[in-house]
This record gives sequence, structure tokens and C-alpha cells, in this order.
Amino acid sequence: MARGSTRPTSRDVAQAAGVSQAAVSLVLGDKWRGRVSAATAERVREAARDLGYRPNLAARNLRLGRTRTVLLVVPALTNEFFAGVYTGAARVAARHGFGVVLYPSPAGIGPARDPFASAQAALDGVIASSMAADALTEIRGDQLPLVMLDSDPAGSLGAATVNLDITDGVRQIADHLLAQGHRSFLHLAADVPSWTFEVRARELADRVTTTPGTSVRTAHSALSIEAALTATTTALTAPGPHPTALVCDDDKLAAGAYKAIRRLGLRIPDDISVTGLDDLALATALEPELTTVRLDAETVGERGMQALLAVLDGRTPDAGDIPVTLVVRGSTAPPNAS
Amino acid sequence: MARGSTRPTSRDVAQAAGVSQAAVSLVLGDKWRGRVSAATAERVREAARDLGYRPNLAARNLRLGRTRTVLLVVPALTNEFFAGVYTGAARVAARHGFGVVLYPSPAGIGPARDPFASAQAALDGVIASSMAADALTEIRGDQLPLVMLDSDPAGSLGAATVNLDITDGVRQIADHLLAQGHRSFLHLAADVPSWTFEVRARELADRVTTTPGTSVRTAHSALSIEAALTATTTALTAPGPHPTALVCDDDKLAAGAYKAIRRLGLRIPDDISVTGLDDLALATALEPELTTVRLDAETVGERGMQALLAVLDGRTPDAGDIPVTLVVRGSTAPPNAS
DNA sequence: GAGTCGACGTTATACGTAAAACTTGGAGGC
DNA sequence: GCCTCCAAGTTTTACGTATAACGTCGACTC
Repeated sequence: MARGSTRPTSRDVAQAAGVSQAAVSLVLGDKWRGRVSAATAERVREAARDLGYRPNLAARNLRLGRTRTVLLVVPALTNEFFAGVYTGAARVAARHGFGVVLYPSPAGIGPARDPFASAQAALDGVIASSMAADALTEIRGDQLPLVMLDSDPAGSLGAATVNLDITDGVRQIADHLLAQGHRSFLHLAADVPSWTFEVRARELADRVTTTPGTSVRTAHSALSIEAALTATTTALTAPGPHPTALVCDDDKLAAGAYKAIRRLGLRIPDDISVTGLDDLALATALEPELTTVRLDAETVGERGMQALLAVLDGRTPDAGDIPVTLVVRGSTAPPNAS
Repeated sequence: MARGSTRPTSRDVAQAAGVSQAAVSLVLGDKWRGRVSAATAERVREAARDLGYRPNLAARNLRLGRTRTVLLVVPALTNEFFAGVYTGAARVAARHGFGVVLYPSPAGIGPARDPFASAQAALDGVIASSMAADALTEIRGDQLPLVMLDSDPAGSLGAATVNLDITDGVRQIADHLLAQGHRSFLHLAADVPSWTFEVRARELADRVTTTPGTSVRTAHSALSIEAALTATTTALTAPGPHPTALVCDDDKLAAGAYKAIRRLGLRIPDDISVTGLDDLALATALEPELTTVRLDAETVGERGMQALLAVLDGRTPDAGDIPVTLVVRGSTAPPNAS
């Protein structure tokens, strides 16, 4: 019962149960079999419950030299996708007694140039999105186990990678539009230097150009609705043949494109088909609902965490990309033969 | 230079600089003035830099009995609003050398019924949204300093509260619609037991009924686009006078209402005006753009963290609700005199 | 020249836990 | 009767840090 206000320690529990502190540690750590009698173990557990004992994690971490805490580095949390990644990672982590601490991009948090100062927790490993590349150089400084999300497998030296099968997603979009008869494409591309966007551009070009008589133009935009609105307006009012299909790098860009198209007096999908990528809540809020590719963010988080656990365990992480699904909705239709 | 692979400790730094470990602690803790000569201090700092020394946080936490880490309890991170709250809280926290750990609802994470097991970090305090009420009973178990967000100031015994001025927001919506000439209202209410939603219902009723000849009907819905779609359809196809204004408890509900209204062949705002509350990215993605009340999520997070820092410091947190702003867009217009 | 004081350190200790190393009191074998 | 062995613990130590308490040396006071 110690000093009233301070939290009980394992020593307090020991005293209450009439045993030594070591015995408490053994019992509560579930290592008592063959070392402590069942009756005593029960007495210890009871005392711990009565006192409301909670182990001091700082002490445990110090003793064990590990924290069972990992860092998740993402570009921004207000991005629904990365919120899902966090949820998935945290779920798997909790199942293994781990915690996940967030480091949502230096820009979002402020002047803390040091992820380990910002996240007070000491860390056992790091999961990082390739879109938060600015933070990565700092992180490689410490030699922590690292898992990269949606990063070039060839380029991320040594680090394990967990990737969505974006290539397949883009292929499905391209095939869907080609099958509908589209031949003239506009690609609304995110001007963010990340592998995941490079893949989109490469695969779209590859896939479309295998069909004769096709063309792909590209417009670049920052990752916001407003920027996409501007970029789309510019691209659609440019001289030359009008595209019948607009392939956007993600759903947010598609939302901006919707606004641009509407302001130009065009209709979706009658005048132009639009596709996205992500399948955020946004996709079904739009009118017409957006044809897009569903990326399972939570699975990305889960697989990322599993991969990190494997690395920490000295095992080899599971290979294989995470499958994605084309979701056909009202924003795509065969082009008007006008 | 220790054992090669292990991280350097303050003792390693001490040895490299030719001083005692205590001196290293004094210098690096910036408490050396009058205790260590400037030359020695510089030598210590240099040695620390050379070795790439980082203090072991577990040891520091154990020694100091505090962790400079707080817990943020939110219903779900995929809610853009709470992502903003986190960002704001983390920014202020970083500025004061604190970290923020998330606990996004028991349901989202899994079977971890214990926030302090899930968040491996030991905690100095807690910031909790009243919408995550299920987690609160567990938390009150430990006597940690607590700040409540958007919670009944009268009902949260002792805990400091940080609230948005929702009352004013609803008043502004009501006044805006009344000024446009609306008299028949439908309130699409979230059926979540939380103070923040109770306030909306109360204030809307209060405000509207002070004008003669008005009526307010209420429809209840879960907090999802689909549920809102169903609830709105039911309410609008019910017998009785048709409302000319639909006041939704948040933007997501409004998005569902948009779909319902469109499917019924009605137009916004010609046949019915719609308002939201939150001002998410969603609001401007909708067509027409949504008239709503902007809630500054990041300010909520900042103020919450500031309040917690004040409590930890023995000071009284700043009082005063956080102001909100009505943002008038295309979804509201005077009713048709048909 | 004894006492005082400040500058510049050092030594020692505690935080709470986990686990290795040690103790003790029988039971059982031969 | 002595040795071995096991169950059921206990004692001790280490993790890395921050800081209280203690030294030591020279300069300065009177």
C-alpha cells in the first residue's frame, strides 16, 4: 500500500502476497511453472489484482532492452488511406503485444526534425511509406529494422518491402476502358516523386499502347482537389483531340477532375469517362459514383506490421504483392460515337 | 566504443571525453552552468556527436518517473476530423518535448481491452474525445490527468474540457436558413450518444422555434453515408409537409442525404437546401458544394494538448470555446414559393 | 595562516523490472 | 547414512539515466 498516491510496484505486490519481488515477476511473467507453487502463484495474482498493479513499462523496457513499440512514418494522417494503414498495423501490433507510434511527416508536426524526439518512445523498428521520403534519410541514421511500404523493391537496399499490386490495378483500369472502346486517354498524374506513382504511369502507357490507334496524354497535378481542378481544366481546354477517358492517379485527383469537367459543361460519363484509385469514402459520395480500384489500406498496414515482426524475429517476411480490385461504378461508359 | 553493435551509452561518451558519466548527464541536460567548465562541456558534446549518442528513453523515463507521452483517445482515425485533432495535438506536444500516442477505439484495434497495453508507452496524461466514451471507464481507473474534448462541462467531473462552440455553429446555420425564408426543417441527427450531438438538437430546436410558423422534424441515422441515405429517403417519402431545409449533424450525413435527394429526383438547393457540419474535404467535392460550419480540428487538438500541459503543470487551463465559422456554399438557397 | 567560498568535478544512489545464480528443506535411491 | 535431485522459493545484479551529496584545489578575506 506504499505511499498512498504512488502507483504500486511489483515490490508492493510481493509484500502483500508475502513473497519476494522475484516471485511476483515470475508469476506475472507466466514463467512460474516448476518454480512457484500453484497456490502461491494464485496468491500473487490476487494481490496484484487487489492493488491494481500495472507493471512500469519504462523499467521493463530498460531491463529488456526493447520496447515493443514501432514507428509508422506516413506523409499525412488526414489522408484516409494512411489512417487505414495505421489501423491495420495497430491491430496486428496489439495482437503481438506491440504498440505503434505515428510520425506523420515533418511538415505536419512542426520543427521536430527528429522522429525519435517527436515520438518519445524508444523504438524496436520502423515502417515507412515511400511517400514520406523526406523523413527516411534521418531514419536510416539509426540502424533500426525497416519495412518500406509501396517502395521500389530494387531500390530499397536491404529493407523489406510490402507493396500493393498497383501494376495489376492500372492494368485492370486500362483493360476496362479499352474494352469499352476508349482510345484517347488523358492521364492525370500526381507530381509526387514516389515509386507508387511511377508505376501507374509506366503501366498505363505499356498497356494502352499495345492496342493500335491509341494515345495517352499526361497532365500533372499536386495531390489536392484544387490543384487537380486547375490541371484538368488546362488539359481539357488545350488544343488537339479530346480524350474520352481520364485516368486519375487517385480518388482525390478524380474529385478535382469532376469539378473541372462539370464547369466546362461536360457530362460524366457521357462526354468523358473518369477513373480513380484508392476507393475512399469520397468515391461513392461523388455523382456519378467513381469507377476506381480498391486499395485495402488496412491490409497494407497489417502486412507491413507482419513483415516487421518477421524481421525482428529473424525470419524472412512473406513475399507477394497485395491484390487490388477494380470497382466499376457510374463514371465510366463506352465513348459517344459523335 | 563499447561492444561494436550496441548503442553507445552516456558512460561511453564519458569515457571518450575523459569525464564521469554524471558530467555527461549534466552537460547534455543543459544543467552544467557553474558545474562544468565551458571547455569540458564542449568536449562532452563533441564526443556525444562523434559516437552518435542518443539517450536511452526507457532509462530516462524510469529515472524521472514521467514519460512526456500522452494518450489521445478517439473513436476512429479514418475520420478526417480526428486525424486533424491528432495533428494539432502532436504539433503542440512536439514543441514541448512531448509525444502523442493514439488509442483509436477498442473496436478498431481489436481485443486489446487495455489502452495501456495497446499503447506500450507509459503515460503522463490522457486527452479523450467524448465520442469514444466506451474507453473512458477503463481510463478513469488510473488516476491520470485527463482532458475531455467536446464533452459536457457539467458532466465531466473534475476533468478539464475543451469544446468547440457548436451552439454558435448551429445558431448560425439556423439563422442563415431562417433568413432565407425556410420554415419547414428536417434534422438528420446522428444516433450516437454524445454531448456534441445533443447540443446540436437542442440548439436547433431552440433557435428555430423562436420564429413563429416553423416546424422541425427529426430523422436519426448512424454515422455513415449509407445509413444517412436510407434515413433520408425514409424521412422524405413519409407523408406530411415536405421540409425545405435539411440540417445534417455532420458532412458525412450530408453526403448520404445528397444521394437520397438525387435518387428521389429532387434538386439541391432548388427543391431542398442542405447543410452539414465539419467542413471536410468532402464538402467541396460534393455538387453543389455544401454549406457547412467549419470546425477547426487542429485547433481542437492544440487546445486539448495545451490544456493537458496546463493540468500537468498545476495551472488552470484556458477557458473559452473554440469559435466556428459558417461557410455558405451552393447547397442552400431561399425555398421555392411553389 | 586559518577559514571561507566558488569552480569543477566525482561518487553514489535510486528508479522498477527480469532473470541468473544461489539457498533450503525434504523425498528418494542405494 | 550419505548423496542426488527437485520443488519452491530468495538474493542479487544489471539495464542507463539524473541528481543529491560529497570532494578537492586554489584564491581571497581578515
